[in-house]
Amino acid sequence: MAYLQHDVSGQFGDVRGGPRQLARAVQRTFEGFGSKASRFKAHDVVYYQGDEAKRLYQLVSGTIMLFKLLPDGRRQVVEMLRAGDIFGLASGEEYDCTAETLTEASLHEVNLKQVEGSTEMQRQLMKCLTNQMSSLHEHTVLLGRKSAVERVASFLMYLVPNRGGGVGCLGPDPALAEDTCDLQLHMTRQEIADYLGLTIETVSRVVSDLKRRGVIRIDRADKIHLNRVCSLCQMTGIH
Amino acid sequence: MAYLQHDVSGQFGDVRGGPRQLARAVQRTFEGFGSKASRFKAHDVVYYQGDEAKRLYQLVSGTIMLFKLLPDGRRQVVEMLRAGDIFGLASGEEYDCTAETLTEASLHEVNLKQVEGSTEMQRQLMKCLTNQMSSLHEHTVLLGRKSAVERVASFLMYLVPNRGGGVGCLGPDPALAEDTCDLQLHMTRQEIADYLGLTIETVSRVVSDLKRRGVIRIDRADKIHLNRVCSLCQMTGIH
DNA sequence: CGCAAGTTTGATACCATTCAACTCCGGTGG
DNA sequence: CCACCGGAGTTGAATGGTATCAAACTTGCG
Repeated sequence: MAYLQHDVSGQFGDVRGGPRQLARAVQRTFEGFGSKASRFKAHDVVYYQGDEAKRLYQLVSGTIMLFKLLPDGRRQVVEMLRAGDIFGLASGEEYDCTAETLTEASLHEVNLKQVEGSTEMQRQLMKCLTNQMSSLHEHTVLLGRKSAVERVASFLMYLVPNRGGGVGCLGPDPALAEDTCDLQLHMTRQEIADYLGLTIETVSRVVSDLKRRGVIRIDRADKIHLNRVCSLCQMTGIH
Repeated sequence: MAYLQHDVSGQFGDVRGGPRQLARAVQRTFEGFGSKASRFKAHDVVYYQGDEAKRLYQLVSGTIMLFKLLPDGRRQVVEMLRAGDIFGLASGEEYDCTAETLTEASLHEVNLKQVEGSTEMQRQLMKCLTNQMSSLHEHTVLLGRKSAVERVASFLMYLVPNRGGGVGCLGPDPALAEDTCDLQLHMTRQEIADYLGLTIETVSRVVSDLKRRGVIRIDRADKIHLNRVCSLCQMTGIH
């Protein structure tokens, strides 16, 4: 792992809000407070499930996934993180998930001790955790109760800026809202499948079906154009 | 809702550790700090999904479930809470889940303002949230990747004191560990199904099958005796 | 006793998985 | 330049696990 001193504060501007249920400003929680900046390439592991949990991280830019493995190799991606999100909290001595980058990513990292000493950090950290908890709840519903089509539709809507596929959906009013959107997934079909609790084939089939129905257009495997955002939103199970 | 002044501090003794991955002491986080005690009957709603989120709660004794509903009636129980757990945090203005008691329950409740003013409270709150987050991760794996049998087995193990069906499992050594256990579920088959992402019939079938195989004995629908804890543990998918 | 709610069991249907073959694409080297 | 290769993705056919629908059973209680 390379720890580069690198000024990343300006990159918060990249975030265009959104994928959480409610748009929220990205918190610079860990900036200052003696945090250390670090940078990772795509597909790097920040830490492994089982590693000693001694650091806390905040994602500054890029995307990271947290996943867990079962002994027989089954994998479940439990969280998809983006700018502002916190990770690395552990209830025991060890991390309960592996953290792996999907894209280039820059982080702020702090010692657990530092957090315990700072009221301000704790205050902001709580806000981040609350948001992530809410996302986890939403994802729990997806995994427990949604069909394959609903899962993929929810996933795509989750990537639409200022939508979140959920409560804040603007509804089918083409006059007010842009009804098309370009998405860059940064994920393989396998990663999507492991996130949605499906197999790679099922994800592929659903995506092909959405294409056949004219809801989306596939430019490259990981570049998808949404022709009709509202139609897609109707398929999430939330309406 | 009835807010009774009631001293419940002694009831922490009821908790025999356990259902989290790692045994942990129950935190009296909200005791003092100007918190108000309240008490609920079984099957009471503490708040509804969509209610204005103005209070934070800590469960002192009893069991509470948090669930979300899809518009067509599908329900997913997203968290099962027990003594020490915190609930009521919301990323927006409204609660994202409904909180309903499974048993009689006593709570401590505080205003959000009070929490923001207390460093000590925030510190302890973070510890609680970390534990709950870890449980959510575990449950995500269950919903995304486990079979019906594995889900039910995991659920039952989750109720075994000092086990948690997980990392802390003592392994198949009948000499060291008690290999039987009596469980009181406090949940209907429907609630279990909605927690495990299954149907009521599937839960019933799996339970009947475990009985047929001699792994469990059913005393009443919600009173289950585990004949062979280790065998059950082997069925969770964790081994 | 007889109802009502919860649970169990059976028959069948269907959705997602599994296994296998094929396509597509980018990179490499003859 | 193009043949070849490997990895990722797509598609097809068959299977199987869980859902669905329906009926019978159990339990508690007025």
